[in-house]
Amino acid sequence: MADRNTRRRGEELIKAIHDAVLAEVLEVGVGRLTMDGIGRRAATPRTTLYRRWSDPIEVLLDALYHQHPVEEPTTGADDLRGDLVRALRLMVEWALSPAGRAVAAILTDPKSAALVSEALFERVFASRGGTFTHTVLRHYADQGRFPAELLTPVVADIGEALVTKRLIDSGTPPSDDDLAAIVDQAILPAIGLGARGPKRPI
Amino acid sequence: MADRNTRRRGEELIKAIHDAVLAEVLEVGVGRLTMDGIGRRAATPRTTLYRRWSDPIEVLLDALYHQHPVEEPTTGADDLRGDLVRALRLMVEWALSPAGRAVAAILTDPKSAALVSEALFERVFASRGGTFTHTVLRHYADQGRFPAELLTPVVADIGEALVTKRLIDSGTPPSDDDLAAIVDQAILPAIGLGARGPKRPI
DNA sequence: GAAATTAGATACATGGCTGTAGCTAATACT
DNA sequence: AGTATTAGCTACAGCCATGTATCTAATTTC
Repeated sequence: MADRNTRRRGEELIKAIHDAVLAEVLEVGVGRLTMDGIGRRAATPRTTLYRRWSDPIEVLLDALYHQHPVEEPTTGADDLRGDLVRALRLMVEWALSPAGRAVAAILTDPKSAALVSEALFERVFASRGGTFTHTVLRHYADQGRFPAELLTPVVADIGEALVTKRLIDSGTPPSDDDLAAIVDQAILPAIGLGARGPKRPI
Repeated sequence: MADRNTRRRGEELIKAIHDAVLAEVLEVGVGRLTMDGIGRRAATPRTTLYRRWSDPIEVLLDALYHQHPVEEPTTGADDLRGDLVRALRLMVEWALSPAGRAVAAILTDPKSAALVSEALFERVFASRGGTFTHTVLRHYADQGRFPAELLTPVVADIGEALVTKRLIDSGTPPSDDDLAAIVDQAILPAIGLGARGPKRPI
């Protein structure tokens, strides 16, 4: 905390602290977050942290709240299957980012889960955990590419759910082929379109 | 630690400690587990814990390792749909149990996730996170009720994945109707059988 | 350039968990 | 009954995080 000739203030300092708390939570977990640890990593004394936040979890939630929003899935040139795969890939990228991992950690931590506000949940959690393929499916349903009544809440969740489970089970990020398998074998059948990809039964 | 006239030993004591660590992790989270806290809840001094385990996470993993296995899903009187719903209900029950919640907490905790042995993963994690509908689907595929080549790894995961996502998103346990919607709108279409239940599009 | 703001440094009492040690006493073993 | 185990109790030094207070100095604002 000594050998920096310039002194950070405002936005710049806060950004450094947000980065620090996200890095810290990846390393030690939510339950072992401390003001001390965050301060050490951000190279700022604890006193600076206490001026703005009252507790390590507040710092973490604030960091998540100020994350840049993820890219929105886009719909391309009438390519439902390709758009779905791309939407899932966006989701994977987010889930593997520090923010995505922090969200997973928070949701299973009793102390922090209780502190997640409605607003934060909307902005960071819900919108990312379940909106990727939905956007795409909505678009093609509106275009009449498949019966709109098949787009139920359950169906809108299939892709995200399978990607999540895959990440939990294996920890390794799914390849594009894996994502295509999810689209072909689970999503497309649910909206009444037969699968096109190859299948490897178990 | 005073007003117990009998003194626990061996199995009985260990059971009490296992119960204590599972209760503790539900309340404070993995990262805030302490030998002190576990001992307090089990009404035994820390020294007793140190005689067997070297740190709180060892206690937790040991507790999970000694959990009773969950009930296996059974296949009934040629009722694929009903068997699938029952399999998912078994999974919900397990996921909401102390052991199920502890598993979720462990998987997102950097320190403990690293300590999960292959054996424990097999016995407690993998077998529970992904085996419920698979058993049922395998049975009916063998009976020729649907094309066996449709039973891919992705398809075997659909039900469990959607239940997991639902538990993460809303925290509330799904009703039997919710489970039936998952079966009708996601699993059955994927194995080539049309849905039978009512649908509510979004 | 002077005043106001705010980061950085240091200190301190408090409290909790750690890991170990040594003792007492209940239970099991033979 | 006598012995071996092992739970329960107490104590202790060490470490780390907590909050708070106080001072300094860098940076912004006017």
